Amino acid sequence: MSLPHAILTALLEKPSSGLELTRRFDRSIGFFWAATHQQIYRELGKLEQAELIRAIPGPPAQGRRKEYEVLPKGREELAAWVSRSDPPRQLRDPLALRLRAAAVVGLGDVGAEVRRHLEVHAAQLDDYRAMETRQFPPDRHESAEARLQHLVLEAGIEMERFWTDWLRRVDAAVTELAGPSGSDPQSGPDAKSSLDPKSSLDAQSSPDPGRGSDAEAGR
Amino acid sequence: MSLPHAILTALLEKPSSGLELTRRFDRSIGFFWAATHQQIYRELGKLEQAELIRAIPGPPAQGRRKEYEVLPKGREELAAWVSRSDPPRQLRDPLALRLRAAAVVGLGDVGAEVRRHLEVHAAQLDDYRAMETRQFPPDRHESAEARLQHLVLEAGIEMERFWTDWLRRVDAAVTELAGPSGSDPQSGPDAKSSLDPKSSLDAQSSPDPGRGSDAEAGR
DNA sequence: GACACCATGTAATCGGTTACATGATTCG
DNA sequence: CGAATCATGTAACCGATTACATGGTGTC
Repeated sequence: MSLPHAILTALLEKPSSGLELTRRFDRSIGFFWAATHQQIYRELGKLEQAELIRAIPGPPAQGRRKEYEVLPKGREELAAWVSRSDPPRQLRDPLALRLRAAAVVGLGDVGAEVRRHLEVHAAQLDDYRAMETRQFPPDRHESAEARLQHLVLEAGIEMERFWTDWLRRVDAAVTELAGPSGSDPQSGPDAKSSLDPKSSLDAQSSPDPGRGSDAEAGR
Repeated sequence: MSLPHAILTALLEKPSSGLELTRRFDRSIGFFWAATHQQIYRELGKLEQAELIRAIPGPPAQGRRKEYEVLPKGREELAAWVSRSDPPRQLRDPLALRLRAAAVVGLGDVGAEVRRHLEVHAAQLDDYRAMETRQFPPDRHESAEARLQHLVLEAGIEMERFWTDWLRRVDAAVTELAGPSGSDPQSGPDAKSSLDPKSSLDAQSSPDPGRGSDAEAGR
């Protein structure tokens, strides 16, 4: 249930049409909750029906774009949502899966994929940093609003820094592994040397099923 | 299309029944791609139909659990997938949205939610660290397989470290903001002092629409 | 034989993604 | 006037989540 609230926030910051919203999502809010124009239009419709927002009756822009603004009820809903609670979303990262798969069936071409991701994340990091210097000049003390927005941007920056650092290390590792030993870019799918099923990452807990061991994951 | 390949990886590491797989997902692979038992059974069915895996004909466990193992075709599919490419998944984080919303409608109770997340991430971090010391003892040089698995675990550790660090800073900030000034736990939804729409995070690009400015996001 | 729980599933729903449709405006 | 682009949508699909169903096992 995050998308409608993202839209409410965006509309409170500045009343907009559907397309404007889409653009603004691409540029800032969407960094933490992406949305396509189809989703946005659909959600705008629902929000309007629920009377949380309304189309500004503006006379001239007829047959053209519709501007929406947030109604008091919408602001209340958003304020209530701010105090609500969601369990933290769990991470989903296919690249990590690829690496684990690569540990079993051979490296194949993961290196290329790793470098692709590295480029994307590095570019995003630059982007965020540019935003930061533009919008949050140093040593001038910030308003409450700016402070919060800055913290969110910092999350983006540190996240991307984490990714780029990690991906560089992964790149180094796969290059080294692919290079000297097998050099298997299209590894034949047969038995590998160092394959010891006992050392597999989660095999060690299975000997004693039913104990408290499994519950650790949920603690 | 990640779930089936996660399952193939898990089954190659060790043939298992549906329930065992579910447990192992909770404990290790699922850290990067969570799945419930319903998803897993459904996917096992599909994989079996596609003849990428098969139920081990094992005679004794009749009427009880079914153990699956990967067929050569499944291994090939996984090896091919390793070399495939997905664009990096985009981040989705409701908490970041909440903070941006809080910047507009008041802090409400975000503090509590921030601390809840902090606890969860701190616990996860401890878990990962424990896994690391257990499974990857230092200074013994690792096999290729272990090296890759270790890198994946490191990603988890650094990710959680990032979250805990950031959440602690956020907690400090919202405590400070909520404390001295308004102390508004249930902020009345009316005009705030430092609310300048011009300084809003993405409003600065709208004066000149259609320029190259929007394209920056995609570079 | 009642009860807890182990193990495997089915069905309904929901949010996100992709592909396609339609009218209106701008530009050559 | 025709083509490109802007702006707003509709429809189909797909993976993930939630709730419910069923039968078998082990235990008192």
